[in-house]
Amino acid sequence: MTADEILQKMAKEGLRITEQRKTLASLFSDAEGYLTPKDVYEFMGKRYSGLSFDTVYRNLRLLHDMNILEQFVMEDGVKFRVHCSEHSHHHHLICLGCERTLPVAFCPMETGCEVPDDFQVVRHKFEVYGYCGECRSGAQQP
Amino acid sequence: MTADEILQKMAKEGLRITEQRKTLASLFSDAEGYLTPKDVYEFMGKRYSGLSFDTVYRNLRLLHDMNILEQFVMEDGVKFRVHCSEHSHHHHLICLGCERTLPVAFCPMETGCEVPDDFQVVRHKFEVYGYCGECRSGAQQP
DNA sequence: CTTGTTGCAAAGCGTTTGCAGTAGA
DNA sequence: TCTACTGCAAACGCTTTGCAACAAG
Repeated sequence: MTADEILQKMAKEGLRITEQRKTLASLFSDAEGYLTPKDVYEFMGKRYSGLSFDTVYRNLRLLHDMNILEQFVMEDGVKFRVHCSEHSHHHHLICLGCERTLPVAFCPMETGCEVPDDFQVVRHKFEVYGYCGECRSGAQQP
Repeated sequence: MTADEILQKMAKEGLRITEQRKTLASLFSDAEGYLTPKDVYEFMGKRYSGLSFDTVYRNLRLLHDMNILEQFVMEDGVKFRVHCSEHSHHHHLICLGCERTLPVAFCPMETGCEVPDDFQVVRHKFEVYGYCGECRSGAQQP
């Protein structure tokens, strides 16, 4: 999802395209991993000296409500990223070094996971954590 | 894990067995699902009028550090439960109604999930959410 | 011009800390 | 007795709110 696509979607909803939102849109469309509100605040703060945290939160919530951003609750806090563009159901490999994600088509629910008859499955979560090739060759691995 | 086992483990570490900790131990050993700090505070508050939240947090952290309690970061907050007694690697079905968990032996990592050669897997998470038989027959389902 | 957006300040919530009194071993 | 534990109060970090000034359409 490009920055322009995000902005168009916002404009279509009657939202105003401010300078800040332009920066926010391109930040997320360029981001390869997850961003915390703090990440966003620090990045945006470089350009907007008077930036306040509440505006960051307001815009993050807005984009999340508009289904543009996905929100994850991780152990070290809340993180955001643009919704996966892939249409088919899939899961992710998540790099512990750079937090980039790689899609995996494999889904455990389609491959033999047996649940008791009386358990009604609503949703499931399958995530693999580790280090991507780039982080393994570099020195980022803890 | 029984309340006594928890208390013995604490005593062995040189910790003191207070009335509050006795209650806490039996609360967790009897609990079928996850408990939030607030749950614990409210339950314990019934017996100890002057109870304070910080003591609840201190004891939860203590039991977590001692590897007696497991801590989960869920979307609606942090929750605790006693560590699974099962020895073998397994995953869980989690009931959205009563939050009880059912173990499943199936593990996606042992059943054909293919990851790129250069991705080094460290850990994984597989959880199935839904409604257990009891909650389906009752009226607890939203 | 009209209404959405922003920054500020303040409050909210969940969690942690320092301290002095209390109670377990 | 001695030291760990507790409650109190206060502080903390993250997030949300009300309000008045501002800027996009």
